[in-house]
Amino acid sequence: MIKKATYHHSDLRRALLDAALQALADRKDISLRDVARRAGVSHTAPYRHFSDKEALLAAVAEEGFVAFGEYLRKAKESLEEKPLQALEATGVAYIRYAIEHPTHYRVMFGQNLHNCADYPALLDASTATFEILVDIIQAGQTKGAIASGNARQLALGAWAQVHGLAMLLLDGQLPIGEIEAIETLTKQMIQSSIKGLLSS
Amino acid sequence: MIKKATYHHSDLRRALLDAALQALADRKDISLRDVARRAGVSHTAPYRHFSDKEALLAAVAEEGFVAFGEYLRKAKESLEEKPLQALEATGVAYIRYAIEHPTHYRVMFGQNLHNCADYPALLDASTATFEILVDIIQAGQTKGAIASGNARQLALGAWAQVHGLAMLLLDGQLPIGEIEAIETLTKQMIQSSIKGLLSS
DNA sequence: ATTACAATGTTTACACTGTCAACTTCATGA
DNA sequence: TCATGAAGTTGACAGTGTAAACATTGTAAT
Repeated sequence: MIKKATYHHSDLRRALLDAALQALADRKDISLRDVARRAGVSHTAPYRHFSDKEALLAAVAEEGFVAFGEYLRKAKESLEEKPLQALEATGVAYIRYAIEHPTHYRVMFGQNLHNCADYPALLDASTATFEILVDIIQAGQTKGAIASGNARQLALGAWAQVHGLAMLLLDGQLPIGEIEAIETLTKQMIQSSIKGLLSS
Repeated sequence: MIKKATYHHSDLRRALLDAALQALADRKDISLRDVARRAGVSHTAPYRHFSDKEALLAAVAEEGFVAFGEYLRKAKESLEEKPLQALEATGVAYIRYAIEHPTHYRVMFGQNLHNCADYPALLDASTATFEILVDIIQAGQTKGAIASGNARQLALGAWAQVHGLAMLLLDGQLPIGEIEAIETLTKQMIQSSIKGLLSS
């Protein structure tokens, strides 16, 4: 990717998304003008690609959700036949993603936008991710390993728990020490949660 | 409290806190100048009471935590001898507070500040609230109703779950329908969670 | 090849924001 | 009574989001 010194940027949209993520990682509060500056472009250029500052943020969040979904799907790969193990693996991957990509995670779940009715693509990406969890629960129910009941609702409980843990970790409300300690903590939490879901 | 038309406001600090909460309820993004306007005061008057915009937000959050703590303590009152019921009652109250005071809840747990190392009073109020939950878990362990283990860690799991649910509810990621439906959902979630904590 | 057009980027402008410095008003205790 | 400090105001400055008018360029039809 050679930097073209032409009037027209080769792929400004991409560059803006990257710059935005970078900026968000640096400060908490992002400035559209700063993003433009980082991309080496005038301060209103972003408006050719995003209708709003919020729209830019939403696009970043959407990308995050897509990557997140792939990350989770990969975690449960080859565990299709073992729903409980899949559940644990997915939970651990969830926390790991949040810690490895804190900036993305915060944009995805922060309250910056989330009038996400305005961003259907974002909403789709987000619900698609949730479906991954629902599928696991349903598989577990089919196999008789997980108690019957509204799968979506059970998934919600599991989701809420890892989401809550991730938030507390990222907000530094917990000592975010060594990654190993966090993962064992995560596993224990999920084990306990799974115990609550068992059918027996 | 009669509105004095004098130069000096009778209790501007109080008025600013109220105005800030009001403003936060209206828009998502708060403006210090708007808060001052609402309080009927010049745009720099707040600086006599708060060093920063963030400091004002922190003060609002702190008040929220204090009220939150009282709310939770009241919920488990008279259930000291029944830890499991106390746990459920506290969880339900947790969600109820979040729904009844969404603005406060968002300021408390939003990522607006949370460099809360700068606000020890806020940190104290927040950890004190967490201790309520830890106490319940410990009581349950003493009575043999809850599995042994690091009480703080078990409390964390429970906290994460209700916190996650509250966030998802407030962000509208779930259909926040009738309050009753939410409470039964909450109860089921907590029941499942409790089942995971049982000692048997 | 020319040229019109749409897409992309720039300049300028405006209202608004957080915060600092200098000023004014007022309540209070010596 | 009056000096002093606390509480509120005025004015200023740099930085922000965004709209409008303008400039540049790739592209597709002629």
